[in-house]
Amino acid sequence: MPHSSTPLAGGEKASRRDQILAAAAELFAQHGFHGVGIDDIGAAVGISGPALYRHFRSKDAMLGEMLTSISEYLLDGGTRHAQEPGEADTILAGLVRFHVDFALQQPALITVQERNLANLTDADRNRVRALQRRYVEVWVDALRAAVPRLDEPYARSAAHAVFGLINSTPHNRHLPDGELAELLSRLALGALYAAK
Amino acid sequence: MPHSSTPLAGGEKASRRDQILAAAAELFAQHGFHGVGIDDIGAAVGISGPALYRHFRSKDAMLGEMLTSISEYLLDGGTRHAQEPGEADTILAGLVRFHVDFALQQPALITVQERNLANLTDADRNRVRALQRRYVEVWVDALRAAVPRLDEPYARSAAHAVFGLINSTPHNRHLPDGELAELLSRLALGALYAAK
DNA sequence: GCCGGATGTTAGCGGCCGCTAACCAGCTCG
DNA sequence: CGAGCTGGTTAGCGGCCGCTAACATCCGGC
Repeated sequence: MPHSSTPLAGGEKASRRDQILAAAAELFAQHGFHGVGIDDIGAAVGISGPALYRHFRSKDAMLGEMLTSISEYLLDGGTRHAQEPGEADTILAGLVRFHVDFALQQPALITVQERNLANLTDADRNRVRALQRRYVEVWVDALRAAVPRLDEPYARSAAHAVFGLINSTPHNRHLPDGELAELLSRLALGALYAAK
Repeated sequence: MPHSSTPLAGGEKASRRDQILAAAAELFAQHGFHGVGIDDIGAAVGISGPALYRHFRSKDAMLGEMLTSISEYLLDGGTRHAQEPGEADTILAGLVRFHVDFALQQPALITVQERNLANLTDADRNRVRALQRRYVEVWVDALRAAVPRLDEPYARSAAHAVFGLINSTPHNRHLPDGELAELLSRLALGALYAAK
């Protein structure tokens, strides 16, 4: 397996740590970080409360690891797509599709990343922010390559807006996944090419 | 003044209630509902803790009133725009602009509405959800009028996605407000017309 | 000029919450 | 076989949090 597969893939062979992170993500997404107790997370994986401390140093550390690994996964995948040979338009479309697929496969993670940045430790938040900034830069570069004469601040704002569009997925599961992915990609590209 | 102006307008003559709601909105947006204490909200308006219970029955009631009034404001304004005479395209553009303006003027409220639905009382959540559904319907109708042969489920998904795009505003204040409003409107319409 | 409502204060209760302590069962391996 | 690591248990501590109680101050109207 060349690259880390989808983080926290709930698949067959998930380690206990990953199992816990997946359950915690679901709960954080639903109730917010402070709305979830240690005991809730434990119960969700069939153990109870303090047993979690065999795997994580603190509740903060769970959130930190969760958001860091998401950000790394996105930056990784984004960078990979950006470096592929091909036309600017194709690369941009690939980037869009990559983000859309992630959002569809991991709605809980996307939600947590969007809503719970503020609940991170200062150190963790700085780390995550730095990764996110770099991911945005990947998009900004790809977008400016595809849409000539688009100022950087406009490109940055457009990228953020399109993240918002794609990340709205969790509130929007009324279509079969395949069609939704198709639609979101089209909407995202439609927005981006309307940027100027 | 025929219609309720922007809810919680922090303006000159805000009642104590509205002052409190505005402060609470800011705090809820930053830290999440459960991350904010009664004392924090009091402190933000210069009184301390339990004094809030002279104005609200509970912390839950603050969130309830906040989200209800946002949803009513949006449904109200949306309905008004949808009923104006004119071409379908013009109406859709007006709807977009209305939502963009609200998001730019009330970033905290938009954030709270997006993130803290789950923290409402069951009764309040039902009320708010009902209002939101009606607001979505307004958009779906306007969109289908402007984009012929767009299936309803697609229109609904597209509307949700564009809300995500516009509501991303709070994380995206790197451009002067006027230009950002312009850009967001263009992106939103670009997305919508790419829906099919 | 005093009565009562509106709006604040501080003290404190009950309950939850993150986390530690102390203990225990099972597996691995020298 | 038994030592020790791994991963689990329950009990409980300290602190915060929503909310109530009891009391104070201001202020407008009979």
